[in-house]
Formats: sequence, C-alpha cells, structure tokens
Amino acid sequence: MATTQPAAVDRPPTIHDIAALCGVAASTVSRALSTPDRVNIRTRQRIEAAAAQLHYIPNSQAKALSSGRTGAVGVLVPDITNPFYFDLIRGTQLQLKAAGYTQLLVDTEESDEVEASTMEQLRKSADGIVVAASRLTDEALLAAAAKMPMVTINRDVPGVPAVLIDTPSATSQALDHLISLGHTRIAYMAGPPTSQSSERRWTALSVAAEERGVEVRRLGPFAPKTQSGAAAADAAVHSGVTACIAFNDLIAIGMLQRLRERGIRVPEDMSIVGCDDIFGADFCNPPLSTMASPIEQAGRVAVSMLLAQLNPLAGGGTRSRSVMPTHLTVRASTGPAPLS
Amino acid sequence: MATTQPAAVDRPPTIHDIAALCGVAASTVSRALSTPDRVNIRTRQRIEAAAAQLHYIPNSQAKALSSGRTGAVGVLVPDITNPFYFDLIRGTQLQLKAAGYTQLLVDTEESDEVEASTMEQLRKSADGIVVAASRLTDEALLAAAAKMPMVTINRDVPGVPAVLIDTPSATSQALDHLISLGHTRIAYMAGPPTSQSSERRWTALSVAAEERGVEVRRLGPFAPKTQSGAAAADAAVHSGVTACIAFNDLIAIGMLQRLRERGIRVPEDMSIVGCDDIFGADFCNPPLSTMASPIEQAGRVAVSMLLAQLNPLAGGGTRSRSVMPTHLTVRASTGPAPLS
DNA sequence: CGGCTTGTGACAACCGGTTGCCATTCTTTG
DNA sequence: CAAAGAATGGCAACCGGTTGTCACAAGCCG
Repeated sequence: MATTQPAAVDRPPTIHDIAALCGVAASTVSRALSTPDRVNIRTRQRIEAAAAQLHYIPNSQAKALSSGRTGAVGVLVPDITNPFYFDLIRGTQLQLKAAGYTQLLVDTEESDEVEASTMEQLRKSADGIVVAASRLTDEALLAAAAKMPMVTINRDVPGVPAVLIDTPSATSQALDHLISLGHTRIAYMAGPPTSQSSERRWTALSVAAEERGVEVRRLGPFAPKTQSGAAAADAAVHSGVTACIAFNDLIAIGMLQRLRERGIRVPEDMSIVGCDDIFGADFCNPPLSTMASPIEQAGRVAVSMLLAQLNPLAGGGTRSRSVMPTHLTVRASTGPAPLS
Repeated sequence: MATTQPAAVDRPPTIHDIAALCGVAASTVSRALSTPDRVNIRTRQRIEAAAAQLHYIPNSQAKALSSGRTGAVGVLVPDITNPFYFDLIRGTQLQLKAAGYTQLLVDTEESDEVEASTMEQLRKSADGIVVAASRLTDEALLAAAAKMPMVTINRDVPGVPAVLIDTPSATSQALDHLISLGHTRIAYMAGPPTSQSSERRWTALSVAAEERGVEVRRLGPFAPKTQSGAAAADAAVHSGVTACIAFNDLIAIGMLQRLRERGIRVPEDMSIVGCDDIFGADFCNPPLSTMASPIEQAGRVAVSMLLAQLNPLAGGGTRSRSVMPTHLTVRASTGPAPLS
C-alpha cells in the first residue's frame, strides 16, 4: 500500500507536517498562512502547495488559544421557536459566514439568568455577541458590554451599540390606520414586562394617541405566544374596545383564533393589528394586518456592526446605532369600526 | 485601591492563579477540578474555594486543545427558516445544554456542498454532529460518519445511527382517511428530488395505494416552501384529482392560499393533507389536516444517541436507530369528495 | 521494624498554533 | 567597497489546560 504520497497518517495534518514536508520551520508555515507578506513568495508557494496537498485545515481551537480570537460570534435569542427570530438568525448566519465566522446560537429561554450565564460562558469562546431582545437590566447589559464586544437588537441602552427596529413609529401608523377606519376605543395588548420593546411601543402609542385625541388603553401583560392570545382576546372583548394593537403577531394570531371560537368576527366586530409580520401572518384567518420590518437585514446589520467593532482597522466609522424602518402592512384583520 | 483580595487582574483567572493562591501545582488544580478522586479531599476543597472566589471559568479552547474533546456538537439543518426545524433545534439545544454541551447550529442552505464543507470544518471544532435531512449521498454520509460521530435525522443509511420519523406509515393513515371520505383520484405532491424523506413517503404511499386498489399519482417535485404551493395547486387542479397529500406543510399551506385565490374551495372542491404539523398548520385557512410527530423529541433522542456514542462508558446499549411515531391530525382541510 | 501497597502532589511534555526576537542573507546607498 | 537597512526564516516562549510518569509520604502487613 506504499504510495509516493507523504505518509498519510490518519491524524489530520498540522503545520508541523507541512513544515517537515517543505523543510522549513513550523513558524514559517504559520506566517506563510496568516501573514503572507512576512514570507518569501517562493517559500510561501511551496508551503501553500504542501498545505493543499495534505488537505490541511487549521485547528480553530489552537488558533483561538494562541491568538486570543476564536472566530466565533454568539447569538442570543430569547426563544428559538418564535418565528420572529427565524429571519433574524438567518441574517446573522449569512453575514457571519460571509465573514468567515462561526455562529454560536443560544436560546436563552426568556430568562435573564440563562442569558447572563451564557454571556459569561461565551466570554471565553466567542469574540463577540449579538443579543436580541435582552431580558437583562440596563446596568447588567452595560457591564456585559464592557467585558466583550456586543451589539443588541431591539434594546436601547446608551453606550451599547444597537440595531433598533422602529416599531414605535409604526405604531402611530397603525393608530392612524385604525382611526381612519373610525375606531375610537382601542387597546394595546402588552408583551412581557421585561421586554423593552413592549414598553417603547406603548410609550410611542400613548403619545400618538394623545396627539390625536383618542384614548388607547393598555391590557396585559401577555406572554409572546399564541396561547396567550386567548386571554388577550377575552380581555379585549371585555374591555369593550373595537380594535387592538398587539405586542406581536403571536399574540395577534392567538387572538384571531380565540375570537373565531367565540363567534366574534374579525374585522367586522373587532380589528386586530399585529407586529413583526412573522411567518404565518399572511395565511392566518383572516390574514393579519401587521407592522413589518426587514428583520433579516437587521440581523445582518447587527453582525456588520459587531465585526466593525472587532476589526477596527477596516475603516468605516463604527456606527453605534442603526434603526430599521417599519411599515404597516394592511391585510384583512382590520376594517371599519362597527356601528355601535 | 489595595484590597485584601489577591490581585484582581483584569485578565480572567486561570488554573495557575488558583494554584498560586493555594500553593499547589497547576496540575493539581486541574485534577481537583476534573478528577476529584485523584486529589486529597482537603486540598480539593481549598482549590474549589479558591476557584469560586476567583470566579474561575475554565477556558474551553484550551480544554479542547489538550483533551481533544470540544464539548460542542454541530447541528446541521437544510433551512433554518423552515418551521419544521424550530422544534427540532429546540429539542437538540435542550438536550445538549442539559449534558453540558454547546450547540453549533448551521444552516446548510439545502446545499450538499455547504453541508460537506461544514462537516469538514466541524470535524475539528465539534465532538460530533447531528444532521437533519441530509442532502448528501449515502456514500458521502457513510464516509463522513466514519470520520466523526454522527446521528442523522430522517435519513436512513445503513451503518449510520439515525432517528427516523415514521411519516411513511402515516401516509397510509392519510390515504385511508381520504379513501374513507370517498376520494379516488389522489395526488402526492413530491418534495425536492434530493430529499430521501420524500422518496420514502412516496414509496409507502404507492404501496398502500396498491393494496387498497386506488390510484395515486405523483406530481412535482416542488421546493419545500409556501411559494411552491402555487405551482403545486395548479398542477393538482389540472390533473383532476380531488385530494392531495403534500410532501410537507409549507407546500400544503401554499396550495391553500393559491386555491383560495383561484376560488377553489377547500375541502369542498379539494382536500389537502400536509405533513409535519408545523407552526401555522393549526391557524391557516382552513386549518390543515396533517401528519404530526414529536419533532422536539426527535431532536432530543438524536442528541442522546450521539452522546451515548461519545461516552460509551455510561452503559446503556447504544441504539443505532430510533423511530418516532406519527399520527394523522385531522382538521378542516379534508372533507368528503365532491360529487363528480 | 522492614518492605510493600496506596494515596497524593509535582514536574514536564504535549495539544497546534502564534508571535517576539534574533541571526543570517540579500539589497541598497554613500 | 563598506556600512546601513530590509527581507527572510528559525528558535523558543507562550496561550491554558491535560495527562503520563515519578518521587515522596503515610499506612498496612507480617
């Protein structure tokens, strides 16, 4: 079974194998591969050829250990099964892969403790993290950001780079839409108390309502799951409103189901507006009017900002804040207010 | 700013810091933490106390480099945005976290090349991989499995441990259901040609159809996305069938939308059965009859099998094959065949 | 009380790269 | 043509742990 190939041991090749094959020192191989200019072009080519021949793949662990950089980025989301995060995750993954980074995806289960401990652990095994919809306090987040490069999504803490999705402004579009349909009694179905997004939407909505001279009441909080939609629907009906703006599409879709069960027609008896335009918002019954934004792009932007932070050399003034536009997508869950 | 605390340098503590603090050798610290029995209980306690005091967190890179095990497991899915994988991912994540492993999630973009190159890369940075719905050939998969511990999901290759979701058997349930509703002209809307699941379902369906003396025709292939549902719906209508069994829920939901646009009523004019019972199957219009299975559990089982492979010591005969049951969930997208 | 087993901890090599520093060689310039 | 400078490659320390080997000490036996 002898071949002219250099001993093809079962163990994956290392720079030492390449070095031996080329008759140079391991350090030279290392340089040829990572700092090409530091090495004579002819030696480099020999080394590259040998590397290719051996199917050399650098050991990322060893690289990380000695260089201090891991080539991985953590992405923390509160709930992997929430469709809202699908596109976000895909966006981060695409951008990270394009830059040669690995994505470490973690579901923090909507728990601040899991989130904090994950961050602590990632501190060693990732170069930076993207945190979506953090459940941590501002202080904790700021402290964590001081320890490792970080970009938040949908969480506005001064001093921490962030990608914000401008749903607050979209809420006034939603409000105008409902007002133009004749609604005067409107409810906001709040999300979890720990969600800053929910607060920001409510604040924006209150202000807009005040400006327009209508009253919007706040109901909830509700968990961001379709199951919570039942309670939300019942609360809405009981409160006597004719239209609801829900914290997100999951709640809105859950409301749709419950209202249907109870024989309350949407939009004839009650109009519903969701938020996020998640998978399913277009084919639920009736299709949901909702506030849409380029989520995948938000993920990509977050990663870009993080990478800019990691490699400051690449120029391009590091933006510390990016706001994604949002617009109202009207489908069939909103209609004229019922004649009372 | 002097304190009685040992110098709290900014650099994270290492075993050497602990060793210095306790006046022992670094190797003793290492043993105390990983092989507790190997060290005197009193020394161990001192070391543990020091570790706690310093907030010591082992460096996973270094651990991986020297021990050869990375504590990470790769999870490859063809498309992160396909809701089918949400629960799967959550299942693997839960089980991995419970065992102290980290999940490396990668979207292979339904590409065999991305899948292969990812595997190659993961070979260094993961202890094993879980591959869902692989696009690779049997040979490639077998070769890859020889190089690193692997469990497949929904891919049956002899010699490679697998978790199979028994949708084939469910297809005959679906067929019986449709037959009992009076349907005689039925179509199977096939998935991508590279999908073994699709083939297995079709085979099972053909056999069942033959046994029952009905004819089922195959249409497609269709990409597993809602957008493909339009083409599928048109093909179904054109072929004159009164009922369809779709490769998965995405196609089925897409068909529902298209049929509605074309004014074809479901289930009065056409019955539709999906597969997977994904998020959205219960609230689309009409709610989809579909074949459901415990997907999250499948993810957990796959991880358990992989971990058993990684740590053979833990006893428990390593099963190399696990089949998840599937059952038909009837909702509103199936009804009596139209009187022709 | 000597010899042997067992328990315990230290030393040092090693995992696979990276990088600071130095020696050598080639090139350039006065 | 000599001296200064740049290019190039090697040596060795280091990243933070793990683990084989060995020395020393205590406990046990007859």
